[in-house]
Amino acid sequence: MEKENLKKYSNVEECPVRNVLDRIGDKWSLLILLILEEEKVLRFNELHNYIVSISQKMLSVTLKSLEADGLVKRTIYPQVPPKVEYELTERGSSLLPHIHSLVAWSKDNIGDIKQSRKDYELVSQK
Amino acid sequence: MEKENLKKYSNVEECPVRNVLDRIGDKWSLLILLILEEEKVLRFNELHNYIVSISQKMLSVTLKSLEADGLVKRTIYPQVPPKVEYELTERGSSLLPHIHSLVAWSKDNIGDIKQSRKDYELVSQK
DNA sequence: ACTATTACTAACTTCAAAGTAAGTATTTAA
DNA sequence: TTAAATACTTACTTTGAAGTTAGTAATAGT
Repeated sequence: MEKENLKKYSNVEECPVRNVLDRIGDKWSLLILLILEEEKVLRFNELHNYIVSISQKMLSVTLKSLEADGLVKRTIYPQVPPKVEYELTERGSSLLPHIHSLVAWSKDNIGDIKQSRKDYELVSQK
Repeated sequence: MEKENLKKYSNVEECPVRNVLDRIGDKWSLLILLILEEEKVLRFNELHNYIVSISQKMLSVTLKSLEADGLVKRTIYPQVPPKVEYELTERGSSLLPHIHSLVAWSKDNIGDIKQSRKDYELVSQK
């Protein structure tokens, strides 16, 4: 990578990584992807039962943006009361190994990182 | 992964991935890590020249939290005017392959994702 | 005496993500 | 006729990340 390439990353809107991180870096997307990977197909309220601390609004908003990005597929059944099912798309599934790689690194390093944070606090004596 | 494990992920503070994503998911950390990987050692103003759009405050804040997490090492030379050098730590370097894996996926898929977003906008006729 | 240099910090403002609370549509069942 | 169920939406408020602007310390050079 030369300076030219790095310069490109400075342009936030154009950056592919920024686009993807803005998605999975939000509060709920990653969790929803991991749950759907495990459970294959879930309805709105089933997802809500998995993530009790999310509001209906945030679940709805997050699912919509995952759907918009083609990471999650939404199937609606014309019934009353309504039935809507969510599952990963192929694109969503193809992203997950990369996430698991990050998950593994995080688990391996979170202990040391938390210790570093403590040490840093002491050194910068707040 | 069983339900028990997924439940754990619902607890945001405890989640190792959340801890790491909160760091690299911010606006500037990832970019700084990538630049330091390439350039090895840089001073404050040299980094600023790479990322012209960052403010001094955000560069300072971001470097501090990367340092606190032990991903970046800060070396200060007692000179006037001051000289401070930043470089990756081993921990920082060990994170980068996982980031590159995400970068690669993002580059491969950003085209399709942007198309999906357009299609989705049309279907949801705003 | 004044200016330049470097690596910041402090105080304040802005803005978008996230949260809260209430409401909606539709049909079946009691 | 009223309640229950599902999958939401709407309107409003809160919060925290990020941005803006100005200032600081210390010394060397003119």
